[in-house]
Amino acid sequence: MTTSRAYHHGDLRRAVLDAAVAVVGESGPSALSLRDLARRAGVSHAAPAHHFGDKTGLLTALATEGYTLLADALEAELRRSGQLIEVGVAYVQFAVGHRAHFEVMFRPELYRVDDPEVQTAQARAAAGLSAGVDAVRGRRAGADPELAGVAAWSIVHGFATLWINGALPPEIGADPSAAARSVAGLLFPPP
Amino acid sequence: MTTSRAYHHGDLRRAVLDAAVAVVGESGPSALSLRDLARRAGVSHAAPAHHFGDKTGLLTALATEGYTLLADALEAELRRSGQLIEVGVAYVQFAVGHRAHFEVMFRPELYRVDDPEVQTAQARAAAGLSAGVDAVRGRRAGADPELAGVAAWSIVHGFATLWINGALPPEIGADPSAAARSVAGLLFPPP
DNA sequence: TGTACATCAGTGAACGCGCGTTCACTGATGTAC
DNA sequence: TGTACATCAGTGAACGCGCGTTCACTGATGTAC
Repeated sequence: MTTSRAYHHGDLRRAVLDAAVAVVGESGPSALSLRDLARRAGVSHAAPAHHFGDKTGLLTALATEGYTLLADALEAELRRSGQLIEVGVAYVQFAVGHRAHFEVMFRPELYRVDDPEVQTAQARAAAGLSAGVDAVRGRRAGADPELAGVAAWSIVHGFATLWINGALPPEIGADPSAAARSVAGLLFPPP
Repeated sequence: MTTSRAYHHGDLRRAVLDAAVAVVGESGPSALSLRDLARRAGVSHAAPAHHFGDKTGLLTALATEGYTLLADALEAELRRSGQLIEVGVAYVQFAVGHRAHFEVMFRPELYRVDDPEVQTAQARAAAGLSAGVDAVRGRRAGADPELAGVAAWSIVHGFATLWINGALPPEIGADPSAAARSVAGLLFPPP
């Protein structure tokens, strides 16, 4: 962290996004204000508009970044293990490790869902997930793969959401990845 | 709908809660404002404070009502069918039919989680859910019932959330109950 | 190597707005006698 | 049945605040020659 007050920030766009992640993580998206983010970035209150246009633009950028990070994580795990359960665990890890992104991503009223960049990133993440489901195809004879995909997505998404909200009972333990692996294992029992 | 402008509203508390449900359902909890709700209820802007104290009080009341309605629904289904899957379907039906309540309930930063009324209602709903899990105990030999409960909760919660956000693929169909029954059936296959 | 100029990033003052909350008040209702 | 009074619900004016957005500007950077 440099305190030199150069006229040009260097990477204000990044700094504002980081500040937004911090605020959303602490107090939820309702607490977001461009002026506050500018303050946190040590910059005049009108500066963020330069990079994002308006508040919705900032949230759209945050959602895009979130879907991109998620797609990266799912694709990496798919290459690594090729196991649906591990891809599901990666989904939960992403959600827990990037709760601010995750929260915004699934609140479409906050951003421009028709933004082409966000749609591209969304499609990549969806493809990663269904590739994981394809990897398990046939393991449950007769199960519609489409349905299996929705079930897999539902269980990891629900688990992640409940975990983040602190709604799960303490018996589940402190390690979200291990707990998610056990839970997902009930849906798709390992061979 | 009566247009008689009596000085006393009759049931302003109810009217404000209903207005809040409408606003949250349309635009999410960030869009809530006491003044707007007062306007919708046709009452002066300071009137709601009489019933809820402040904005957080209103949201706490909404969450309490939500957990109570959910507990009622789960208990009723448990009495009716005694089937875990059907209790899960009732959970999804509640979420889809009361999306405003559902959304607030699982956003604890919005209300007073330590409010005794909300905690009582929460406990009732949790009890309904785990009674449903008990009903299926033993069906998966060796499965920890605690873990099975979390898995059941995760899959219906995730499904409901994704459904509400319109994130699921169109192939899933238009009937959330039927789709939820199929999905939950993959986790706990019917006998 | 030096100079002119275009482009870009950030400033700071100003605007109008809706909000939550407070407060003394007034109208309506219900209850005790 | 009637009257006095306490309680309750809603009013409306006022406050101070933080917000998003606009706009003419200025300082910094990079590029062409």
